[in-house]
Amino acid sequence: MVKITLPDNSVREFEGPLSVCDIAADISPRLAKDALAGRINGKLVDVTTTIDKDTPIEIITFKSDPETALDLMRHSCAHVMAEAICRLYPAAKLVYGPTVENGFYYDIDLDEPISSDDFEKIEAEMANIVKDNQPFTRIDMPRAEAMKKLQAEGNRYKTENAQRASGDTLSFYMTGTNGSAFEDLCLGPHIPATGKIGAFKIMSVAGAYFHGDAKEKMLQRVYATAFADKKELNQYLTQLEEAKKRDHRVLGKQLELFAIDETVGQGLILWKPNGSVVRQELQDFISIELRKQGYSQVFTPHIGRLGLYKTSGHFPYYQDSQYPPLIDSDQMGLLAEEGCSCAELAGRMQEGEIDGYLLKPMNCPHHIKIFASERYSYRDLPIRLAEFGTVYRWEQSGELSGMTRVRGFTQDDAHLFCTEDQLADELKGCLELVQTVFETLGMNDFTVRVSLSDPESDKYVGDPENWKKAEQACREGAASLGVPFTEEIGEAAFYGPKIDFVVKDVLGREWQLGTIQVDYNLPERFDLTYIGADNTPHRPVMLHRAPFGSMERFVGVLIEHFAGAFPLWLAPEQVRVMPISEKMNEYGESVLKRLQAAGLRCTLDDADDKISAKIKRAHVMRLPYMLIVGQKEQEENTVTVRVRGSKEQRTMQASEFVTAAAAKYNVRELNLEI
RNA sequence: GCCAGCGUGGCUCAGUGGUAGAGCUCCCGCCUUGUAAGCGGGUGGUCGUCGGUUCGAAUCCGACCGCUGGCUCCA
Repeated sequence: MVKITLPDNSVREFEGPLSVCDIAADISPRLAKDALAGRINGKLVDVTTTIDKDTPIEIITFKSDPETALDLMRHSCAHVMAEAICRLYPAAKLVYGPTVENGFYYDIDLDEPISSDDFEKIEAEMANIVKDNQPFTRIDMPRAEAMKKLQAEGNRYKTENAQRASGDTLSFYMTGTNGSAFEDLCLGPHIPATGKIGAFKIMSVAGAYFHGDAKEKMLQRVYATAFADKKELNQYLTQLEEAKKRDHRVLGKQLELFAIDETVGQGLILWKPNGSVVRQELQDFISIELRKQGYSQVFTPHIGRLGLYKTSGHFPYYQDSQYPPLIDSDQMGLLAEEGCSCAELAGRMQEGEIDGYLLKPMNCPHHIKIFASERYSYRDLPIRLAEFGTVYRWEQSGELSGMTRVRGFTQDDAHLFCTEDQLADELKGCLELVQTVFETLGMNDFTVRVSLSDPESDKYVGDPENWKKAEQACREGAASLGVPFTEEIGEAAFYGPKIDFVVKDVLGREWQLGTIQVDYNLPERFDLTYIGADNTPHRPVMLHRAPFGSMERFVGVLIEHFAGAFPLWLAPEQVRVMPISEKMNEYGESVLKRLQAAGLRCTLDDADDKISAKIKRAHVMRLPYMLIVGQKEQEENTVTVRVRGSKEQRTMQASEFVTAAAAKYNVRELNLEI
């Protein structure tokens, strides 16, 4: 019998065995979970239990309430995995084993490396534990007693975990019965017994620092997942396989979009002709929007003198994430004669004794200097300077990933210089631009993050009052979007807070794309002014914004978003003309010429192949339109159109198709109906 | 950068110490084609690099380079 006292002091009794659903019939599933965990609304509730020793208190079947129960089952499975690993590797010290999206992991301190070859035997041991159907039992212990016990066991990680936990009581969960029992410090709750665990699979093992601190010891993190049954597990695994096929690195090769060559360098993207079409179309699209919003296009060099970055604050403080400075060859020769060491050189550059150039890690200083090159009145503001600016950053090798994390990338950057009064309107304009981008591309699945400074950290520069104003502007801007947003402490840029737009890739990893940043700092550092109505100099406020973020990352994410099947306006090749036989090549050529004249990107597949082979090839390349031309079409001056994603086709006048396709190209539509 | 795994023709991969393989691509020829790969032939690889062990290394060991998954980081 489980007796639960609810916050309103009413008492509910339940006969075991019962499930979340049983409880949820009376109260909510969430409440049921919390009740079983001994907590409701943060307050302890009275969970009285057990008619006899064999009836565990927490009886939940995962099938009743999929979301909550699956999570519970996975967490219980984490305990089972931990137990299995401890049996197989007695030296293993358990650290922490939470559930995550799609599964769970357990961090383990063990010198002997666990490899994927070991998964099978761990799974076999887990299967034994599941088969034994061992009950989970909660043991509540007064804090002092629990700490004593943990210290005696000598696992520093568990002791530290316990120290972090709040409350007078600490709970342990025991799997199995005394004698063969496995025990772990845990908040709970758990499923009643291991037998309720469905299908599970160990997915991978990776290194992870204790407490996420790079100075701490690296632990082994074993990732696994569990589902109600084998069928659901297999479904998930299949889904994962499918997702991998949409990976932009896979499609990048298949669709000939981009390449990375180690002799060129890690994290440096070579845009192939097909990828370049996508990029160019996106740039054109943004450029048109910028003209509408009153931006001015500028161009600036890829390097700048060290002094520029000393003023901005990037040198020497962000040296680790930049390529080392360039030095001119005359100076290099002199230094060589002097026998100057690298360490000396670095020091002398910092001191300003030796000049050098930095590959620009961002475009702001250059744009600031364009603003500073003229004397502006308040009447001239806002000034909006836009550039597709290529920047270089020295990302750690292990962080590089396809197009989404690279060392050289082009931001669709702009800097807006305005008065404080204009800030809210300018911010709104930037937000609208980002929304236009997402809407045009049908990307509805993004999250908004307001990135704030961390008062504890010293990496943020500038006046706290200005930070307050800037952060408030970001909050209000984000709120005006009408979509939920989160506030993240410590995610701000060193010069100001941001509104970031974040999307997930096919493997569930989050990437920041668009960003809008409010900056009171750099105008200060560069002593920027405009002349106010009172005929005295005033400090402008700066906005940094990039609706795509970077062309590389954005296109990488976009490839996955469309699974390579770009809408017509972005498709590298839009139409392919496919004659049935060699005899129709001439007619095909004439159709091709008309498509080309209409400005469409098209080719003729005049290979000596059957039409089915030509269709297969075009299909693999995700061609929006295939135009099949044979005897019949030639005679009637028509084309048979096969639209991507459909096996149906329709025959129409060639001129009709050309006009319709060209019109569609111009409006940047997502659908291919014609 | 850290932990683990991986690295074989342009691509996808097989090959566990004994003469480097397959399919696709590509080239040549045949077929002249009506809706997701027609047939035959051919080119192409000092098995990431360097070193070691061995009579003998794609295969075992080490270092380095690169990639993948995580961690850390991301102005």
